Amino acid sequence: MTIYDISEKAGVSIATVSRVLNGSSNVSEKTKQKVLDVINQCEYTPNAFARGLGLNTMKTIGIMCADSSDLYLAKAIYYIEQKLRANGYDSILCCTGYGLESKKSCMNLLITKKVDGIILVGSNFVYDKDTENRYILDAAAQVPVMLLNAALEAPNVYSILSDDFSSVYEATVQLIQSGVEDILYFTNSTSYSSKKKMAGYRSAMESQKLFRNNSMIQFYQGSHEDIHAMSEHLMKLYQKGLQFHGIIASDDCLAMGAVRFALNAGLSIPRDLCVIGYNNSLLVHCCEPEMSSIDNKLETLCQSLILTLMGVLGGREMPKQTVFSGEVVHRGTTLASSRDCQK
Amino acid sequence: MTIYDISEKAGVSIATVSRVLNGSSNVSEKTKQKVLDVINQCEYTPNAFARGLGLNTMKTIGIMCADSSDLYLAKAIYYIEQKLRANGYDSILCCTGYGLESKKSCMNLLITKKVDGIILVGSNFVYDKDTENRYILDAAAQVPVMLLNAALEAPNVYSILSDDFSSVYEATVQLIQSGVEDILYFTNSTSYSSKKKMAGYRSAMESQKLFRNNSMIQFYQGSHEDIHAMSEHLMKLYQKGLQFHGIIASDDCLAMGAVRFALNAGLSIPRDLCVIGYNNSLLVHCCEPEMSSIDNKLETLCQSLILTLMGVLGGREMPKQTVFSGEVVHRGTTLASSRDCQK
DNA sequence: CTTTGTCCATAAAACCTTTCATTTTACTTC
DNA sequence: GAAGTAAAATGAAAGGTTTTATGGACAAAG
Repeated sequence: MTIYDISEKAGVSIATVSRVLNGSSNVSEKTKQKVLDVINQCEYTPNAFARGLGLNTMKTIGIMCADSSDLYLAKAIYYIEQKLRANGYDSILCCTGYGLESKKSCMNLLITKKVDGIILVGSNFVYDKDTENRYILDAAAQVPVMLLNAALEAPNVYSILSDDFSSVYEATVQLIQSGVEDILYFTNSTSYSSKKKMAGYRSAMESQKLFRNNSMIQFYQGSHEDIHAMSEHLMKLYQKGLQFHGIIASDDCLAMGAVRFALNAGLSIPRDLCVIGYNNSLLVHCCEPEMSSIDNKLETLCQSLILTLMGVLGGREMPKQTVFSGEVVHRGTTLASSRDCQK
Repeated sequence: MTIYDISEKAGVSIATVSRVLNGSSNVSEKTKQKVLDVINQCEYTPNAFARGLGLNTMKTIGIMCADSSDLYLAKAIYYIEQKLRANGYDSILCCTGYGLESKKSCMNLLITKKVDGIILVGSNFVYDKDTENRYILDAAAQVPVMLLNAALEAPNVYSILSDDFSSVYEATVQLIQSGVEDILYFTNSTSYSSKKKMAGYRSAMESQKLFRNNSMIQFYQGSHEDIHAMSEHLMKLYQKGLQFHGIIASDDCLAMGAVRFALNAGLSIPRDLCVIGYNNSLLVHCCEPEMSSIDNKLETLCQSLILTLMGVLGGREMPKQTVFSGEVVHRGTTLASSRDCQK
């Protein structure tokens, strides 16, 4: 069943049918109805491939993320997919893993598939060296590239991110003000946003002359979900005699590792140890006491990202970088002043 | 840059170029090399839309799931996407939500986009009434439909699932054998697999003459992630005087609600209350003691699903239904006999 | 030297839609 | 009634690939 069949049955030309299906300008109401009737009756749907060929688009956006099963990334993907579809686009998902080569190949795949834009979900797509970001620029030469939680200045690349530096800075200062001075930063990543977070921590500590040495920044290198290993990492430090009464983690899961460490070490939270996570995810409700965490307004970010993308695709001028501020949400794992106490 | 340009530059016909790019049968080695050289040199990539039009496929699979941010579904999507791409397919993701209408419209969208197959991730796509499953049959008339964690007997529909009935039956029996007799079943869903799980629980309880009445099966109706509300649900029962010393939940998150309830009620786990979750997700490591849970071998299921789908697409005869058995993993929230103790 | 068969390259058709330039129709106005 | 204009409808080309039927070249065999 092609547009020819329809045009024949309706007694009009294919051009008319096409115009009924699309812009429908310059077609009389009578003809339009007749054509629509035939289309409904025959249950005709235009061939998407031919349509793509004619229009040079299939209204598809490529979504890349390292690991769609990650709690935070999964939520981002959910928001993005929903909002894309609400705008008439749908999305090809590519889970790239964390290696550069695999990212490149996914990128090429999406370009080859002729997507209208590419969204990089998560900060681990932007590297330090310009040469390693080459693949993003190459892609951006073809289609707009959107970065969520990362920033890169380049033509046709748009960055939407939360102000991780300030959020962590603020969280650190609040922790200090609550009386905790030896605060560890606990991370497992050197991604763009991780570095910003870390800088926020360090800056806050240094501003209060509390940053002693680099051992206060702890890198965990194991599996992303292995809470035991995270806990063990901290336990080793503790047993070596490193002093700390606060931990700011780059991620709720790591913070959960810290909570577990406290349990294993017999430390009471928040009396002996305060913990602040990041992302304000489901996990914050899963421990006792409940976890303080930084909320970076993921849905707002995604909303803004889609808005920007739609603007760009519509040919409008759009801001190259959009930054939102986050919020420190205090719960049971910190000694929050009463005014900050939130559920 | 089209296939014409390449053919001209290489001094061959377009058909030859096409054959080099695809089957490459009946092309002399010399010609092949020459064509490949030109292609590389010009950085030519075939136009995907034209290719789709010619071949009537773009090697794309539609993935539908209610909520890709759900811990379990997100993992499933991750596995599926990875394995699809390893097989040369990529995937369009649609998050449908839990309503029937939205599922239908996503389904139509995918069909219109001419995907080669559709994967329904999660058991909530199959309904009780045949009329409500109509949309699946309609889709299956066009492309193969794969069900993960659900079953439906219909032409061109393939079901891959774990034996939820037996897993829960076994878990229940084990709990009973450990000395816990008043066991609640806690669920938030009436999906296909939820019903199977519930039936497993009920059958086990009845076989031991321990099923007293329907209040032992508790439906939680709130948000999927609201652990507090889940806990509250149980608290109300407890305060009403309902007796229970074990809870089997249809989901780790609900089980987490049960753990929190125990905390709030001052009950000690596992002494006063035993809890078994489902999915063996990240959450099991997030509470103290760690949560016993049922592992339904998600990766195995996904692997098998892709294998089956690839078989079907390759025109081979494939089993309409594939069932794997799950495993009860005992941790701290149950009084496991020592032999069952696992990490 | 001719014939037969194999291997490979070629031209043309098929896939289906969009869109531009053009023609036809309908309507208004003098 | 003719001319001019705006709206509606049409025809044909373009978009780029795959594939089939056809034809040509070359090698081996008679």
